[in-house]
Amino acid sequence: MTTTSTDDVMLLRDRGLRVTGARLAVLRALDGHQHSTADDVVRSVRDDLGSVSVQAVYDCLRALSAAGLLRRMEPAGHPARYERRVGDNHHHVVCRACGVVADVDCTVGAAPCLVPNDSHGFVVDLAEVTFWGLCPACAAEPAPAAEPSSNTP
Amino acid sequence: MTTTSTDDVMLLRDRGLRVTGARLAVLRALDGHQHSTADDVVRSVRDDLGSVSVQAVYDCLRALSAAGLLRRMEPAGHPARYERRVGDNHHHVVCRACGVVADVDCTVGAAPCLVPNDSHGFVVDLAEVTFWGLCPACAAEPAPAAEPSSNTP
DNA sequence: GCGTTTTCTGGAATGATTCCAGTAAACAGG
DNA sequence: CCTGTTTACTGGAATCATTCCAGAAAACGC
Repeated sequence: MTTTSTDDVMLLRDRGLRVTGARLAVLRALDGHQHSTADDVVRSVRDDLGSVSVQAVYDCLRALSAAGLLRRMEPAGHPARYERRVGDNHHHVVCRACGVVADVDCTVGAAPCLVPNDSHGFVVDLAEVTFWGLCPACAAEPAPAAEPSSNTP
Repeated sequence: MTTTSTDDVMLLRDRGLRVTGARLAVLRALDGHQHSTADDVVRSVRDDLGSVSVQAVYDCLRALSAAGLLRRMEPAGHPARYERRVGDNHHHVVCRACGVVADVDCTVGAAPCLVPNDSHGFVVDLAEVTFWGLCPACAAEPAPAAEPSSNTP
């Protein structure tokens, strides 16, 4: 089992959340792997604690996201992904081919698009920017079947 | 049945797509209702043609989106929505409470965030901006019915 | 410790979307 | 106009991420 960060315990207490093994393990899992899916987290936590129910993980992810300790992002057509980097204005690049996600710091200063011109009377509280494209690996390979042909055309 | 636009027929031909009743009806359905879900479209097309299979509609939506005649957007936690407004750089506001979607023209000129600072070697081809908040109706009402009024610690 | 409250377990359910095999319709060519 | 090939549509079943449910187990306040 991985080292338990005392900070995480305090972080949970601060938000009025109970400190449970599952929650600490979920936080630990996301320390290691950025942008993990719920399924990834389930596997990590099982490696860590031995066993957890899928629902416990979903519960944790929901509670931690609601408390602002995690950020949840859901690229169209892909399962949701979770990350510990919260509270800053950063965005994401998603690979159309393999679904991999990476962080992107905002181009235009702090929160450029947060005040849209015409928001139709909506009370806007968040601007979410997602870039779509191909990750370096997928951009290099012609076929997605992962065939390392060592030719440079 | 609604008026068949000759333009739609030409639009389909231009992209090398077969002209079918279902496809025309889907295009017509989206003329009337912006940001419709697949389910909305099924209902519209059934009102229009009498009957369609759900899969026919999904097929049409996919073919038309792939051909660039429709744009598909998928707000996290909500079913996908389709619109005919394509080819321009416009974004969306989504209501957290009722899921309603509205168009937003880009604040910063044409395509502000399309060239992120550090894209980790990704070949980016699209920047998608989604604003989250409350629509005028939901912002006015305190609690619709049984909604998560969440925080009272 | 003890009781109350919240969380975890396991199983079943949901909702959007896709897969599949067969039938029907669309277009090209004669 | 008729025919063949290609592509789309039908209906039903399947999939996948996520949620709902009821009971058992753990967490925290006293």
